[in-house]
Amino acid sequence: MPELPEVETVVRLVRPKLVGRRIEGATVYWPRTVGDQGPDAFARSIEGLRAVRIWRRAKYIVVDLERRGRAAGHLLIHLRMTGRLQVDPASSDGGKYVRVELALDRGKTLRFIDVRKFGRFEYREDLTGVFERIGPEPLDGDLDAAQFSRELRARQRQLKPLLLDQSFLAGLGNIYVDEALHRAGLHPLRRSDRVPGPRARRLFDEIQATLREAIRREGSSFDTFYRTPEGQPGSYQHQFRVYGRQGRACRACGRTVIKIVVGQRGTHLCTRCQPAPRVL
DNA sequence: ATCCTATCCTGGCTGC
DNA sequence: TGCAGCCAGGATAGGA
Repeated sequence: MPELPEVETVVRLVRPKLVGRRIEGATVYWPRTVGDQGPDAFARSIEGLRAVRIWRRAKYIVVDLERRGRAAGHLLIHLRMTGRLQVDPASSDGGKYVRVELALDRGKTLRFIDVRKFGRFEYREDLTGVFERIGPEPLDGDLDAAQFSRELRARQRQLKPLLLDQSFLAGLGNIYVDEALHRAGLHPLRRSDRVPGPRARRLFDEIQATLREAIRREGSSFDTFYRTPEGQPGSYQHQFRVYGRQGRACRACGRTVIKIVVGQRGTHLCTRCQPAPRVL
């Protein structure tokens, strides 16, 4: 599922194809995708605008728009489970899951494709409040290992749900939380305030290492969903230590990887590398 | 403060 | 082969 590394990959690969393009028109095939504004207002809002920048915050993609050189709002995009964003020749076939399509100049089209329809592709005049409840970026120097350790101590929550909480730390999802916890030797049910400082700092380092490596490999593709905007799968799934490896040997110690449910989320771990806390 | 449940969706899987 | 039923999963809202 698209998490920080996948979203970052999409932004990087779409950027050269989208920046500088003018939006000639919009077609909405699934109204909910464009949010409360509705398809007609959405189309009127963005027609004639030019995409001048594309960037990522948490798992959101933002496209800055201008009209005649003046700021004119943003596209606010979230891929959720199965969303894809790609710039194609206008003549190509986007398939049956295209939810929003923007006609661009120079014979191109920007497509938002989303099998499960959870994704969003909205227009916002401004971004006030949008990232109000989003926590620090793990790779942007927003915080260091020592600060992260203090933040862990300030909460009394299980590590897995805490790391999934976007208001605590931005960008992690089910895959990279499981991977980072295994690399740090921490059980997903451990309480955040009971992790010793050095181990907490190591967790931060492992989160960063996991994300950086995954970006380098253009994300993870283990099912039919996530693909880069070029249509290629990422390759980080080959590096998974625990995610989806239940019943197979832990790469570090050989014990069988198990899958449990934590906060209604499938959770993969090795009970030797990640010993259970005394108090559950 | 923290946890739990429901909601939004559909392809793919299991079991009969 | 067909079909019903279940499941995953990011974010959010509402209730405990």
